[in-house]
Amino acid sequence: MDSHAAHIHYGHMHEPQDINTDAPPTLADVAAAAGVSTATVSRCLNNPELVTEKTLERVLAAVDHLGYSPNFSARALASRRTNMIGAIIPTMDNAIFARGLQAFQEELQKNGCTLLVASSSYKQDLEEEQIKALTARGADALLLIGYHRDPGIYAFLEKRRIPVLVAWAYDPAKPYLCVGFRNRDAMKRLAEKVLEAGHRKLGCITAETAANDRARERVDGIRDAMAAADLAPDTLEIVETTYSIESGDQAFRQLMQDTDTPTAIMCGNDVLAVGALRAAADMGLRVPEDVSITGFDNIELASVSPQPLTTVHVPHRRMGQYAAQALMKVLSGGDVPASLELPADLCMRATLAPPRKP
Amino acid sequence: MDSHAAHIHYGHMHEPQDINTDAPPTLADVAAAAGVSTATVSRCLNNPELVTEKTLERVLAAVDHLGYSPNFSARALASRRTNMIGAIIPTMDNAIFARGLQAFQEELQKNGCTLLVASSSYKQDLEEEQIKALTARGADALLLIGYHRDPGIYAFLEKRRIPVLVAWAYDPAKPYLCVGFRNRDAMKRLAEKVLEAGHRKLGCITAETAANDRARERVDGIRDAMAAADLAPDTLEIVETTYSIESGDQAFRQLMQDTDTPTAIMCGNDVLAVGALRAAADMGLRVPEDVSITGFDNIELASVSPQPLTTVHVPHRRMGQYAAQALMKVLSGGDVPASLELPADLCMRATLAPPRKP
DNA sequence: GCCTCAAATGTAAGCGTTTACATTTTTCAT
DNA sequence: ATGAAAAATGTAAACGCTTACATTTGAGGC
Repeated sequence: MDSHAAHIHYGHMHEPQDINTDAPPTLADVAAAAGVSTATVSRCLNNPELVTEKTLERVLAAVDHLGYSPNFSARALASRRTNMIGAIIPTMDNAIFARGLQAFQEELQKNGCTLLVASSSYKQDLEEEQIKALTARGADALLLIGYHRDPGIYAFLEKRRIPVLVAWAYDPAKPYLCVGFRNRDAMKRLAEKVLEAGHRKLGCITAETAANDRARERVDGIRDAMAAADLAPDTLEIVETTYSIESGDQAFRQLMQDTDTPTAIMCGNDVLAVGALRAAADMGLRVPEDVSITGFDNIELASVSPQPLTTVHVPHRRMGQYAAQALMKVLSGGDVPASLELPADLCMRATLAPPRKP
Repeated sequence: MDSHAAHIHYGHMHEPQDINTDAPPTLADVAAAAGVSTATVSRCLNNPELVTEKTLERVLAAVDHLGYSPNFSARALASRRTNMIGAIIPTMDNAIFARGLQAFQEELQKNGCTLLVASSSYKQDLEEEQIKALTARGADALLLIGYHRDPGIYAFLEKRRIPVLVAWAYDPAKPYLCVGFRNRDAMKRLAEKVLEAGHRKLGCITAETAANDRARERVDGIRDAMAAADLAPDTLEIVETTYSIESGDQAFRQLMQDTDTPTAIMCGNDVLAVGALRAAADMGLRVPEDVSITGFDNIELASVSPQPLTTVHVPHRRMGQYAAQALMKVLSGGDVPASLELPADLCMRATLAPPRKP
């Protein structure tokens, strides 16, 4: 059975010196070794159905023997496709994006695509820069977080025909493919629970809202619930701060230093909430007896903090996974995938209770 | 002063139809617009010092006018350099790698390089696959975690002349560029503290050691300290498990179910330790009065868990940053950077105390 | 066997850069 | 002014692949 393998002659017999050269083998080397043209080798690799079983076998043997692996730059140049997908996230330091990105990457991998990563540090101008940088690098498509960005940048992407998917937000009114949930609605539902518990004076610790529509929407969700309960909007005391436990701690102290302090503090994310929890403990305030605190995201932190945090569960991994699937579908040119709304369910745990009677 | 700008004629006057074509402009377009050769344009972009101020200005104006941005695939093909650096980490789900990667990426960005990410899920064969995949993609250099891998893969990388940097470990005896700390020594120091506190029966919860030299080294560190204190090696009860809070929880219960249970449980990382902490609370065991628990990594989790965790601080961000700097230096062809040992200091907090007297 | 048509393969022109090398222009000592 | 050397620019050949188109091969109906 091996006999006809011996008929394959690898390399040119008249050019013995190019055996074992240190440059990696090229398509042409494989073609020569298999005794076919480069076009056929290319076909074997990319469209095997266009090729006889016999040649396929022979070519694959040569590929194997030579240890050939295609040069992606050349492939990209010729096919005008890089098979690289870019993701621009605020920061990987934030567990929610790290988790989502991990799922995104796993899914891309299954489809032979590679993940190109850049981060914007929650800065709008930096994000624009990164979008330009990754498209310049040839990213075939882009994963972006939230809707908020300059219309010019959307125009730029459209003109370049770069498919884009917005994640961590869902708004069917917007003309972009997206996967996520309704931040505003989710926070409104949580705020309703807070109001139902009897709280009338609320505080809010939020990430900076300037370039962050998710944060903004969550604050608006609280306002919606308050309005529905006929509470004056200015009853809501808001502190805007950066993303860290320490910031949450500081912000909590700031909210609690005045007279007539809020009886419930709603935080824009779990990290801030855990900071608030820490500050409360440090100030000798019991949660939820003396003050209620809520979070958002349901990261691991939320389940092991001193009191299990009442928060909103966000399906980070599913978002990352669907994002990859949708983008792959767009690139394959098939039918356009639909935007997907995922549920963001309340996690009622231990840090919300009725306010102390005065 | 503007007058001579008017002398620049953009585009060929005899080819009016190629204005506003949808394909992005190429080097040749810029060259034509500026009235120079493509070589000159290329020089303006890559080696401006080789070009007259006047032409530079003219070319840059054309670049600007046309909105030209170089095609990276073509550039990579011609220059045999992709300016992409690959990182293969176990998982971004793990905060320590997410943090390190974030710093790594920030530093790369400063140097005009892009980050290519893949994850191995702590599986050796998957890691090999990813190494091959990223090199095939043309990664100019690679960031790898820990030393443990098949010698064949090191040979492969050497043959391909792909610079590699090992992070999260430091072993001057190994022939690879690295940045990290001595896992074994750090854990040994922590174990010494545990023994000094009077513990004689230790337990250990570790991540799977098969393909994870960091985990293995940490366990060995405990053994070292025990040996130095003349304790029989089999006094150490070890449970090996996967990386998650829940696993830490389970493992703790397992260790504590026998008679003659350990008085101190040393965990291979903070996540497992937090799980142990949770299990202890659930079982009605007070920490550290009834049992001591230690972690490793000093992630945020460790400072906000019910009891502040005694652990080892690992400088994740500095590792990521130095890794990028070192790799950039290697690629620039200058002097070879040195491996860097970073300190891993003990964080003595609230979960370690002397054992209860029996 | 012959012809037609489809399947398989080959040929060669790109893809958009970089970079030796060749050529032209400038500088400057004479 | 002149010539040599240096600086600036141009020419054109890679880089390694894909793919439209041309050519060859083979199958099947007659």
